Amino acid sequence: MSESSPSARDRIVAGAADMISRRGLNATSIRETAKHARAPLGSTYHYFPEGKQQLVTEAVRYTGEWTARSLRKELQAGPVAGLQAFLALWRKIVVDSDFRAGCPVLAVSIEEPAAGRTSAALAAAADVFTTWEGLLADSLREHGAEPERAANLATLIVAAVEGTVAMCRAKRSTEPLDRTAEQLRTLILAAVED
Amino acid sequence: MSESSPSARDRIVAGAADMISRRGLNATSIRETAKHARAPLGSTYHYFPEGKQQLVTEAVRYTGEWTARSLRKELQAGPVAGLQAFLALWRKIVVDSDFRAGCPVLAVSIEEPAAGRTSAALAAAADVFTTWEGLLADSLREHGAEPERAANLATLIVAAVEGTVAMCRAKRSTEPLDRTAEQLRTLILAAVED
DNA sequence: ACTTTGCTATAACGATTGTCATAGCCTACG
DNA sequence: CGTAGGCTATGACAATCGTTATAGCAAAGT
Repeated sequence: MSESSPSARDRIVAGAADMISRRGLNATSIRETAKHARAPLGSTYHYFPEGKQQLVTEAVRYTGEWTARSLRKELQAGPVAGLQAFLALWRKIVVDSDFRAGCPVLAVSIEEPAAGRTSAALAAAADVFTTWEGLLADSLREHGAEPERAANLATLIVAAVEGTVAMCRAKRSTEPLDRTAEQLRTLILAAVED
Repeated sequence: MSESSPSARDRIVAGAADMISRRGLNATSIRETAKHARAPLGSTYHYFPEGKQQLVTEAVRYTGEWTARSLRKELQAGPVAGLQAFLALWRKIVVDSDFRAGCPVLAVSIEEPAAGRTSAALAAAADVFTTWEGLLADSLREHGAEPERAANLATLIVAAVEGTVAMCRAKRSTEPLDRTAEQLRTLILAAVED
């Protein structure tokens, strides 16, 4: 099983993102992320000297960039195509995991930082959301949507997709995804042909 | 018969819901919920002999019913008024907690049950979402929306609100809530006057 | 050949977790 | 009065957490 493997560091980050998306932030331990990536525990603190906070922050950014890349590519075919790809991406994660995985960015967003300290991971999550919104809003504007409406709709899309993925997990069904997909599609169509 | 103040049992449930909405499911410990409710740890296992699973399930149902009550009442003034109340309810939680609290139902939905066991708490979360969707869909239909469109829109509203609350926490801003509010409002108006 | 550098291995620390057991209080009912 | 039962108090259990320390390895630079 030793293919041209990505570096151990990258395996740890990707594995952490996956585990956070399933069990949440606090239930994801450094020990298990290391084991999951077949890396020793000692290495984890070698690669991430600031500890869990740093690892989580990088996992959030990793997911954000991975998703943004797909979004950017598919949006070239227009905002509706971008939405479909965005939805398909999360649907695949939900279905392939048998309704056990979701979005790690959302998971990090809803767990309060331990002490009064501000969390770097939370700030990274905010950045990811803003990036996704920006990509969608730009595409909507390029296709004729009014600027303010484009921004509002982009926020709605990101929020709705995040919420829908969580609902699919609770219900163990993709029906919520189908329903919001239909609504969001007609919304985009109405916004670009004003 | 201390009926004047809520019973210790109810205090524990309400406190657990609050703590879950801030720190997430796994970071909420039985010991701290007991302390937060000024109840002894021993009592918690007296009231909830099935342990954490039972307490969490009741906390989810408690939040679900509390919210459904408010939703049912405000929907009597129409679906737009119901939406505004729904949004205002969550906005208050987010703002009053200085962006540290959110929805405990969402928090439970995104943390995988420990082992392969199915989680009663997750099933309760699914029920809560379905209840909220049903209330909204009924109101939309009563005001002239097409049945299928009403169901789809109700799902979108619940998902969007849940996602938006999480985004507000990450960004430490209520702007996402304002944006989705505007979009959802016009969506409802379009659906009831077909 | 010697040292530096990047990574691994192993063990330990204090703290906290869910859960359970046991003994005690305190009120209410017979 | 006495006794039963709902609730409290206390402490223990095995496990796991994040983190740190220390010693070791292999290759690369000099």
